[in-house]
Amino acid sequence: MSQQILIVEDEADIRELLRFNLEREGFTVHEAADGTQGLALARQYTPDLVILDVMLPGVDGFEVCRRLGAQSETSHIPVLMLTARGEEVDRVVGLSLGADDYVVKPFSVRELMLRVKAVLRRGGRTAESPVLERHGIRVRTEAHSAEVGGEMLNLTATEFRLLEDLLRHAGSVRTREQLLNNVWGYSFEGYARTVDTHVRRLRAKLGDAAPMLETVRGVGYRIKE
Amino acid sequence: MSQQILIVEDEADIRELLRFNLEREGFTVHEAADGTQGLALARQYTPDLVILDVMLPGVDGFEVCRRLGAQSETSHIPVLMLTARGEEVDRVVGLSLGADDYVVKPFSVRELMLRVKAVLRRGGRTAESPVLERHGIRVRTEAHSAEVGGEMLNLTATEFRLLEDLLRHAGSVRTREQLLNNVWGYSFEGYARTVDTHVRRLRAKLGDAAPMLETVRGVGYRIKE
DNA sequence: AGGGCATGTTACAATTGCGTGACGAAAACA
DNA sequence: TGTTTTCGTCACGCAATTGTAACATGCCCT
Repeated sequence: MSQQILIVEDEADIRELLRFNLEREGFTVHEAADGTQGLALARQYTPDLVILDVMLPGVDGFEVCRRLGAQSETSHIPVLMLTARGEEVDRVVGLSLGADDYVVKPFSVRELMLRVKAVLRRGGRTAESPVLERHGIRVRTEAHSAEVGGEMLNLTATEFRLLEDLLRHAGSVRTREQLLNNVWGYSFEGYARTVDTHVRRLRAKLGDAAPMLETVRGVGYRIKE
Repeated sequence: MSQQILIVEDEADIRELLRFNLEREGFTVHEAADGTQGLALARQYTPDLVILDVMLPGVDGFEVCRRLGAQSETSHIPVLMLTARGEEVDRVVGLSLGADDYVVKPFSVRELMLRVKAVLRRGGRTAESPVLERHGIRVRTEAHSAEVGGEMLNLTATEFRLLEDLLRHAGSVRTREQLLNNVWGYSFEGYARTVDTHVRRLRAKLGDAAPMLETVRGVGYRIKE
């Protein structure tokens, strides 16, 4: 039995794009054009993953996300959010409501496919709470919260995603380019040193744990192994 | 050897734009103005990536894409599709025929470059091992860290790349020419003995393992087999 | 043994890369 | 609407890195 994926997205061409690629990878695909229909299909098929656009007519993405979580207390359905740039708030709320990952539009098809597989691999139906921790820096992706040694950090959306990416690749150097792609998205047309500034702001908030975020001169940044 | 990219695009100014930017990034570029010519050049050069416009006179983009896939069953050539807005159908069909990503025209040059690199990184035919080791010298390319007998080395970016190259070709002699090309890049116009200086600096940091980095008089350097 | 090259060694100046603080614009919020 | 927060960019200064030159040493051949 192949794995089932539900797409909730109002733009037909994006639905098509996703369907073709997911089916090519061997998934069974269901489509919904709005939130209400999405919830209905989710109930009907209990898919292994829901790809969910934030901007939806009627019941919007994060409302769908919330109700998905409520409707099946026992079995958590992984959610991959699609969000346009500048929808930081939606994204944040979405993640705190149980989304497992998100991709910024316009996305690369390859990238999306990789994330789909990653989410399915790490969670599936028996998703453990994705908590990233290293050196007392703890990030709870679902709760969208970060703490250092028990002390809560007040991070902005960008800072959070930056920390999340670095922590997820702890021990490996992340180049500015990689960070720009993953944190800012492909369509970001900006200066690479923007990363530096955010690293600096992040360090300031990390307090004692700041030295764990190393600079690798001429390459990028990393969280110590 | 630099990576080769084939552009199949009928508009000359777009070809020029792409060529200029790709060559600046160190790629070797081939151009075709229509599908037939594109297929011919693909056969001739077996490029690492094809950038393919959907709208082409004669044999159109997705036909080219299909034939590309058919012609080389063994080695899949990554395809990046260029599609104008409103060509949604073409996009979908193209992707289902084996394209690896797409960019919507009018595209941002920066974004295109990022996607080119992303596609090449993933589908690269050079599946390089992430960990290189010889004689207790261990290099983790992803982490960008090097150690000798468990002891971390504090290498500069250039030293790291040098060690990586030597280690990757352990047992073979690397000429200064080769090292300059691989470590410094093709655009480096400098003195060959710059290599010597860096070898010395590297040796100093290698400590006990320094003798493993041999000089081959009149030829170059190598890591002992 | 000695000459001629190739490489090792050292020092230095120019360049590059990064941290830092400040600023204006845009977005979020009330 | 006005206020606050966040974001991206910039300019400056310091320090690490880098390429080169000049000199020293070692190797190979006759």
